[in-house]
Amino acid sequence: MSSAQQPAPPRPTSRDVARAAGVSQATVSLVLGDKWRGRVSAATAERVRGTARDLGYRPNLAARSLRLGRTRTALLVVPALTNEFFARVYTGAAAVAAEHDFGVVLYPSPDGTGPARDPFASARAALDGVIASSMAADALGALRGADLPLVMLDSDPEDHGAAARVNLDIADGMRQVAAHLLGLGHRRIVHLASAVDTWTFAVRARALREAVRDVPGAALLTVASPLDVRAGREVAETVLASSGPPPTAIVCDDDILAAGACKAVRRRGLRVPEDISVTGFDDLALATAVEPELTTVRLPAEQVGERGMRALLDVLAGRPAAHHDLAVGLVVRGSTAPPPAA
Amino acid sequence: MSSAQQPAPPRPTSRDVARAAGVSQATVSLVLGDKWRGRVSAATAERVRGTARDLGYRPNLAARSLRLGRTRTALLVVPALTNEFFARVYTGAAAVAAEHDFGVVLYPSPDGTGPARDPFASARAALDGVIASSMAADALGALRGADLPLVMLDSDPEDHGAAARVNLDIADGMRQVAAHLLGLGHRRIVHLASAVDTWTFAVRARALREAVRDVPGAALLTVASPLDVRAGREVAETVLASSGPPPTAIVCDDDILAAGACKAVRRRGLRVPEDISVTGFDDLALATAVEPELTTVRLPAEQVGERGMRALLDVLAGRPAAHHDLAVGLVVRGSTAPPPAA
DNA sequence: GCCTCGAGGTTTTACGTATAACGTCGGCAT
DNA sequence: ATGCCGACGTTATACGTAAAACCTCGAGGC
Repeated sequence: MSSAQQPAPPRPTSRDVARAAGVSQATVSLVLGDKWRGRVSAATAERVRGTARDLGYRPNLAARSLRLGRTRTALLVVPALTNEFFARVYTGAAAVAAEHDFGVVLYPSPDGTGPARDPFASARAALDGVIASSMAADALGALRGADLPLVMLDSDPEDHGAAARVNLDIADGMRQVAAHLLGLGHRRIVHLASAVDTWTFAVRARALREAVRDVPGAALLTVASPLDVRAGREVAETVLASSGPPPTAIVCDDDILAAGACKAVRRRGLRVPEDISVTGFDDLALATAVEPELTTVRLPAEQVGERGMRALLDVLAGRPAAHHDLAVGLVVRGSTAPPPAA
Repeated sequence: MSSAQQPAPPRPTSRDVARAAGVSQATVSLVLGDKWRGRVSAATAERVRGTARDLGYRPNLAARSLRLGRTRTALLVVPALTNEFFARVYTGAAAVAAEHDFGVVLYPSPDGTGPARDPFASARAALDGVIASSMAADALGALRGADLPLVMLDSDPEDHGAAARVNLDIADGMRQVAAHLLGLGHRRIVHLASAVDTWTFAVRARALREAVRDVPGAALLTVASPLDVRAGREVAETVLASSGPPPTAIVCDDDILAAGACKAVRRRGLRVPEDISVTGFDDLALATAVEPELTTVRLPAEQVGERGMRALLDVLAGRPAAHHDLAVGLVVRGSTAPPPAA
């Protein structure tokens, strides 16, 4: 009755292929593993390949992993996939992985900062290596302890212990933002920073602080906010509502906060960029969805994932893994302008 | 010299635990597999558990999979993770999976519609089941052929062949949009539809068409666009530039297109919502990031993932898998208003 | 006194693969 | 003729786990 009652056609094994091709299982393994040169005749090899194709043979990955002790699977640890930046990192990593018959499994941490508990406790842990984005120091400990090859993304270069590292020149990006705003004449600047305490955000803060310090008469106020639009807006509103002369520019740690900041500005009855300039960071799709479009720093997210995965593959293959530094670039759009003539 | 030269501490196996606890490997397996009732004394069981913990024993998943023929891994097929909706679906699915010691591996299709080739060709194929979102019919074929339990998300209920289905009441959502706009007095409506030809979008089109048809004097024009802000804006601009009386409302297939439509309206020197109302679909973060905030239909994306995974687990456990229908709700925000008094 | 039975284990096997170790059989130099 | 070698395979084994099948021993029934 129920058509779901399949007789369960058992997948063919290498032994089935061997039988069908009239050779031993070992020969099948050699041929399909491309290790047959000088051990099997070309004719036999071709015959084996043919029957394997005919039978629709697919190697059992569990068996292969058991035998080899390697799983061809990498763990990517990211704060949250709903953040487009990390979705793009994943996309890049997965693309490179696929080229090398590798899999990528994700560990998105619930709180958005790092794995709450041991990521391997979740026991999907059949891993060859780990790629981890910048995260809280304590969360890092668990990853280190697993003594798996570790590639860090966008994290402190001073922090050794990773087999490789792929970094974005975040400091340079923030310096470009600062130069842009200071060049336009802005002197009262607010830094709407991420409340998350990771290297990538610390670098933004430092670079901005130093750039502002170099300009006489320029002042910087830093406030922290969780990384969502509403929180960004609320924190920005608080700043704008406080006494004293309002800022003429709000530098945000990412585009999401910038979107919030723009809303805060308009709620005060002011305009972006005429009254207050706002800058973002990341260049997400959001940056060109809002109006005005955000002046922001473009981060090559996919490339981060690609390079990270390539570095991991290098490490796994015993090749020397280069540390990468990726350039970032300011994209000037409509959310910045000279400050209002005082 | 290189500290990377670890002596490779071999992970303890169940046999190591057995030796340390003074029992046989089988006993360890029974105890840790929680199948020891009446076969092993409580004292022994406790001792085994203790030594396993002490040694830091973790079962080798490859070996377990090989033995059991099951991998505790599901494939989630989604168009693109950079679309927040699917990132949220993943998040929900992964959360439920983790509760059951299951893993989720992703297959994001490059073109955004469906797997370009056989998703199993990429050979990560150690899968117990598949959860697939609405996609092009031809791409579906590959999934069916794999005779793995298949759970479909947001797809045609008439299309049998899935072991379970989790659907959103998309039609109802679109009816709510239509009722809202028609109730406000809109009569010239443009449907900015997705160019992707899948069930979920077909339903939107049909529901809107039928709702408009029921109102005398109401007219509907449908145009298709790729799912990104720029494309949405461009298509909307074309529509607005064409001759004839302009629409008073633009109904979009998702929030991304709606953001584009809003920009198109303003480029024509018109205002949202005073001159033209715009509605979205999905209720992404984007919907409250743009200004005005979008009137849209909230889709419980995480729930889709959760229910989908639960359904798959049910099927795998031989339990009857219920088909789910999730309600959606209109969220009225600032992008809709009565049409301008003609 | 013998049989049964259950509690509490142990021995053994199979899962499918990769590969080390081992034939076998001509041909060719010595 | 003998030894050796290369070409072409095969046989055997191990990876770590789950679980079926099998042992052993003491208590209890008759």
